[in-house]
Order: sequence, then C-alpha cells, then structure tokens
Amino acid sequence: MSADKSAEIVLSLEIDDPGLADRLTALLCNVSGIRLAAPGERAAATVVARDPRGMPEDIALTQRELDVLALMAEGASNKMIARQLGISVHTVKFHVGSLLDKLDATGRTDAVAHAARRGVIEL
Amino acid sequence: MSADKSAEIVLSLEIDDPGLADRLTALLCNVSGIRLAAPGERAAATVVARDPRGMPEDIALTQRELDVLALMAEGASNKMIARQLGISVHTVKFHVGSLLDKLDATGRTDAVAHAARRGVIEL
DNA sequence: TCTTGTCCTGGCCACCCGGCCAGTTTCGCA
DNA sequence: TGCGAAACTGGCCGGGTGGCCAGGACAAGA
Repeated sequence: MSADKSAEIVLSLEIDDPGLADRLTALLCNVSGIRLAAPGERAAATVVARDPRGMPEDIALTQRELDVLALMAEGASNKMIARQLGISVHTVKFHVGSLLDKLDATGRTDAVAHAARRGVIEL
Repeated sequence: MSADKSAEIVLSLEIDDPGLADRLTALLCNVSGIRLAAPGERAAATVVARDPRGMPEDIALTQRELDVLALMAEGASNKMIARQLGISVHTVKFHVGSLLDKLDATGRTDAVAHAARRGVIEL
C-alpha cells in the first residue's frame, strides 16, 4: 500500500456545462497533487455535473433507434442487427444514419461512445 | 438564479476510499474558487470514485496499443490515427488487429465497448 | 549467439460502412 | 382530409475495415 502523500491524484471530468468545465479545469490544473486525466486514461476519481435544471438529457431517440443502438454497442454488424430485428440491412443503415446524426457522431464507434457517455445506454 | 462568474464552485464528494477522500478534501479545501459542500447543500459538481480495488489488472496491452485504443474510442478512423501517431495506416491496422485479438472483440466498436467495460479506458 | 517480443511497413482482397438517390406503408394530429 | 413523422425497403458507390501474406529494425533476455 502506498502511503505516498506526494502522489498525484488523477481526476477526469464529465461535465455537461462547457463554462463550468472550463472554470473547473482552470482551477484544478493548478493544484499540486492533482492532475487531470488524459483522454482514455484511468482516473482515481471523476468530477461529474449533469445539467442541473431539467436535465431530461434523453436525446429524442425512437424505440427502433434504441434497439439498433443497443445491438451496435454489442459490436453487432448491420447484417447481424438486421437478422436480429427481422428487418433488412437497408433499414438498419437508415436507423444507424439517424443515430449518427442525433448523437453527433462520425461513425458507429463514436456513436456508441457518445451514447455511453450521455447515459443513453449502459455498457 | 445568480450567474456570478466569480462565485465559488461548490463541490460534493462521494468517495468510497476514506484515504482518497481525505487527501482530496485536504487538497480541494485550499483551492480558491472551490468550496466543498456543506451537508445537504446543493453542489455544482460531484467528485465520485468507485472502489479501485474491485478491478482486476489491466489486460496486457502495449503502450502503442493503448494509444491506438484511446483514439479509436474518440471515433477516429485508421487514417486519422495514423496521422495522429505519425505512423502508417498499415501499422495502425496491425495494432487494431492485436487489440481485437486481446480484447476478444469482433470489431473496433466492440473493442472500445469491451475496453470501457473492463476499465482499460475511460469513456 | 539465438530467441522472443514489440514496433514498424508493404501489398492484396473480400467485405462492411456510410451517404446518396428513390420509394412504400402506417400512424397520429390539426 | 391532408400533412408530417416514423418505420421500412431498394439500388448504387466511394472509401473504410479487417484478415491474410510478406518483410525488417531493435532491445531484452536465455
């Protein structure tokens, strides 16, 4: 067990409000003993702040899009999703396209990552 | 509600590890611009940390594989990763292949999901 | 020395992905 | 009754992805 009091504590930020995120980043990065996590780095603790007011946060996804998204997160290909849902590959690609648009993602990997970050799906 | 930008940011702590909680408390309470929440007070953000001991060791990934994995989680294509790391697309595909093998994934989306589940990367 | 592991690069190829065009049906709402 | 949203399907195509083959450089360790 390390009792090193000088070891840095790695913090990651999950903050919706860009202004608050900026202010916290500016404040925390100057604190000795604390370091902000690089992208992908494991953090000892996470600073979270979901949109305080309202915060329904649920992006307007249809039921079908949710179905497709869940299977996408399992690593399923369009063909697999089509077979699973009993629809054609074209329809799957149609829903994936809507998902990429609504989640502001560049690809399916990005879409799953964004959805997981926003709590739309559980990894 | 007052939107005073010079106001202190109120933070609350939800940390399992008492040692980590103490260290963070000691560090944060001396930062001007940040105040720890009084009991029952509404906080602008919350610092959370799950039990770090519950996680098994990281799967044996090389540094380069971690680099590629982090960029994959950002939704970057092989070409983007290659440009970012200053290596060729072929090398990126080589590392991605190793990643798929080690993470027991069928594709890059699956790989990112698995890695996030196992705590290898932070989404 | 020889072996092992990591990292890097190339070509080739089948398949998948995402975006574009087009259309259909069904449903709820004004 | 008309109109839009959602769901569904099709063809087409450029580019991306993943698997396979091959090779070389370089450091650590047996």
